[in-house]
Amino acid sequence: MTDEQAFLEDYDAVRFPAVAVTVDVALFTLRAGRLCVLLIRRGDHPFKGRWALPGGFIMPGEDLDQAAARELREETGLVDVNLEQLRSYGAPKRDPRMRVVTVTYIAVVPDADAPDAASDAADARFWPVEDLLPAGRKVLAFDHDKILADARERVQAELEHSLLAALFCEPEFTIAELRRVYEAIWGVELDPANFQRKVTSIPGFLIATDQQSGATSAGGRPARLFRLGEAKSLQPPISRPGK
Amino acid sequence: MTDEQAFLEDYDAVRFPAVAVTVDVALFTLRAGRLCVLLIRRGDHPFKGRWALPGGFIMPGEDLDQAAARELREETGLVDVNLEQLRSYGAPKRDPRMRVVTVTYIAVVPDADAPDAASDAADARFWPVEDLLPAGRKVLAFDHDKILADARERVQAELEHSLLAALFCEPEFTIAELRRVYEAIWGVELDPANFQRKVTSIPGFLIATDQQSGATSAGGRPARLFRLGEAKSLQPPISRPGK
DNA sequence: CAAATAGTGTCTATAAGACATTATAGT
DNA sequence: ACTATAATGTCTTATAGACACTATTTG
Repeated sequence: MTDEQAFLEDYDAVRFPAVAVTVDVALFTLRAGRLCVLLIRRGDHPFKGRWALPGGFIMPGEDLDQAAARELREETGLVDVNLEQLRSYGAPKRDPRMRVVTVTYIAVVPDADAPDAASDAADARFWPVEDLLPAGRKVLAFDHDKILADARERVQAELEHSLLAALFCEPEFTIAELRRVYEAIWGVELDPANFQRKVTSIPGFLIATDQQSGATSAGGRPARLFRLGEAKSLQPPISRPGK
Repeated sequence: MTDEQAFLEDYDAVRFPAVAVTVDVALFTLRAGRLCVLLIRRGDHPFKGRWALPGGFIMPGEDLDQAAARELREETGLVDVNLEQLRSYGAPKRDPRMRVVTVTYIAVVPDADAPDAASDAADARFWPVEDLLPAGRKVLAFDHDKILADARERVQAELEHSLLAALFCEPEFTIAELRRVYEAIWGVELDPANFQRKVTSIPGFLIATDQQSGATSAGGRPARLFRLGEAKSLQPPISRPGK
């Protein structure tokens, strides 16, 4: 018997604490100018009837990212959604049943993709994040209030230097649509003229198409449509006012 | 039997995949102008003899942050070290023995605190990060190369807008010492004059004491000593050149 | 004295914000 | 024509970087 074989036998006997690992996903979209997140109403105890982030156990043979993608697909039917790990939560009593460590993810889809995701039943829908985060009051199941608050903070921070904002838009979008993403998530008003000059000057961020946006009922000059460029980050960043 | 009691009984029977959860800590310090990280030489299989980040299983009743603090204390004797979660890694085969998900942390200490940490034996010491991250080559045990690379990237990014740099310094430090932290971790040279003006103008960052640094063998005017202020982040940030 | 480091002042190029102006649509 | 939105231009102010200059130490 080799050293390694001996070790592997020993190791089976090691008493490591029984822990379950789950992934939870905060899926965001922009709806009516408000940042919204997908929640599932729990049908079982604990927290029966309460709203919670979608998620579930990781399976043998799948990586954490794959588990998050699978859970999102199972709960919403969405595929090819950009997922990004937020952080992990593992307070001993965060699940009353047993020790559960959850690895959380952030996902973003355009509003148009979102309805399919949540249309199947009354127990899955998008909620305005603002309404779910009243200071100090617990609203969601488990520690999902904290996770949601952290997720929103991360999204707000990432707008400054990542391409995340564009994921809230259709593949082709106008600069005004992009600006409304920033305005909704940061809760500020941005000068349209300065915003336009800023984003168009960031190398690799936006690629102008020869298309124009359809006319809106409000009138006004049609806007050019842009696609996402090849940049991986915003250099220089779009700085958040008043922060 | 209530609904909830029934559920709890059912739940014991649920077959969730057997997973172990560990915490790993990347403890950084600055030594001879180089960013260094604490590694432990593994005495057992797998990866016997290879260097790895310190870490271990989480215990029942302790939160993830507490587990990281405990592991750091057990391996180095250090207490009251600022720990920050990096992210989690859970590829199915990252540990050949079984499914292990690790939650990783970043810690930072001044050089003066570091020797105690690693002085106990030949199998715990600080290594220059630069020497451990040759492009594409695997050096450390498990997936710790990837973890270390991600940790360094996070540290580099956090210098821009957090107070992290000051944690590499003693409680009272000179602006030149602070500047050398930035220079070492970013791998750049910064203009001393502009750096001085920049950091002293960030509100809440530095508090001037009435002390002066001791004289160095090289001569030169003694520098004022500063303490960390009450700010939680750098506003405006210290921007990284050429990035 | 020279050399080295700390700290201040100054100039310039660049970027950000306020806001005017032009362009093109709907009603 | 009037209003609404898109896009560009202009002006002012703030900031970053280069670098000269002064201050205070060691050898």
